[in-house]
Amino acid sequence: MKKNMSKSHKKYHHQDLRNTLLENAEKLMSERGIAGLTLRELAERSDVSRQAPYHHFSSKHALLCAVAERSFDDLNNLLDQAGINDATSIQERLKDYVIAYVRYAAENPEKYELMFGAVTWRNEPSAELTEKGHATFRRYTNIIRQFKEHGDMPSYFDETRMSQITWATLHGLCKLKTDGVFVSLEAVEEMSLYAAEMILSVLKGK
Amino acid sequence: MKKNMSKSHKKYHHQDLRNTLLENAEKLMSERGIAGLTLRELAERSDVSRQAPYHHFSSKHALLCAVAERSFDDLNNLLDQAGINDATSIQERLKDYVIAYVRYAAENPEKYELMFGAVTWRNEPSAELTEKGHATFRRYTNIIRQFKEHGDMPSYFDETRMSQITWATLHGLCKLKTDGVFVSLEAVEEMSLYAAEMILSVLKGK
DNA sequence: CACTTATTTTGACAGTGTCAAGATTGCTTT
DNA sequence: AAAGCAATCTTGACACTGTCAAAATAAGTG
Repeated sequence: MKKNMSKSHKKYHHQDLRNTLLENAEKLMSERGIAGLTLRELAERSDVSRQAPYHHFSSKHALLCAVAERSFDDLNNLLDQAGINDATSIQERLKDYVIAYVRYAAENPEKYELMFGAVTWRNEPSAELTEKGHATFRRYTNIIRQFKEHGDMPSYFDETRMSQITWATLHGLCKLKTDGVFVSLEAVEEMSLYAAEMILSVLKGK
Repeated sequence: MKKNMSKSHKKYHHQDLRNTLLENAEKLMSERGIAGLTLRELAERSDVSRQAPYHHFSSKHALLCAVAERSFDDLNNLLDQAGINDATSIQERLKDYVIAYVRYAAENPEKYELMFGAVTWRNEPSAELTEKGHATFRRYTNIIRQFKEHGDMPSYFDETRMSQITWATLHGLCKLKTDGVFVSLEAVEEMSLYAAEMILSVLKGK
């Protein structure tokens, strides 16, 4: 009887430590940055011993991958919402994707870092993670493809390459913002609009 | 008289530890990755005690910044060489910049990470570092400006924004490669060419 | 020579991820 | 309800990290 267990909880340990850990990890990350996320402090915050997290995640890396997967789900849902209005034009849908994408990254720099950063992708990323990453990109490719199908794209443009490059533009903007090279949020948002215009301009052909 | 000092060196300690440390740091980084670079191992490799590096760099972060500055010098020299042939067209000069830039990043992922990554830019980057980073970007802006001066760019395009966005494309490609999202080097090189074409296409206007 | 300064070393400390082994709790089968 | 079992959590320990403090050494200067 060490802690004050006034409530009736503490059945085993508030049931799902896993989710608690993930949520606290996100909070800790946004406070201290991704490098400042410590397993020990995470455990402490979750009112659990140092080693408890290891029963749910085989390593710190696995924990980070799990956070990334969660973030992918968030972003993908967000992107689906952004493009849900089928009445709007393809052009608008592209813009919506761009805006939602860049904004998510700008508002959640640490999460974005995990989603498309070296920490996860260079250390045997899990199959689920890579799949969800590809799913995010696939949503973009689908939009680009629609341009081609509607004849709004020069035929000599390779659809895949075109998607990769223009998406790289978004990713580049996000990275410059999240890594602290660009600091002004307003400027980045403006750039993202500008980028959307550029992409549309390219798709129209010369 | 511990080590075999066959040579006449060992006057103080091979004179400039600073450069030795920087060189060994680059080697270590390319072997173990930027996270695997350890001050202690670096010191050991340089035949020096644990604490010796601190007389030349106030912290590990300062060391990393110094490595980044060095890399900027390398890249900037490289870019100058790429565009040195004034006989070629502006279009060719842009292509050369793109190719040289992406190739440098792809071949030196850890260095590029330090040059335009969170580690350096989010922890009070030194004035020299930010200056050299801007210098790299300035070389790009200068090329874009020439397009405008030659009337090869729609007047309603903002020169700065245009530079930022198209350069973000390059940066995005580099990051996707160095972070391990894209794996094939050939594909990335092909994309960089494609990106150059896209940029030229945009600059021509519709 | 002595003296000052620059450079390198050794000792120590708090903090990290994680292995190994033990303790606790809840569920299931009898 | 009792016993057994598997899931879950804890404590102890280890090697490793960056870096502070203080001592030792070498170089340069008068």
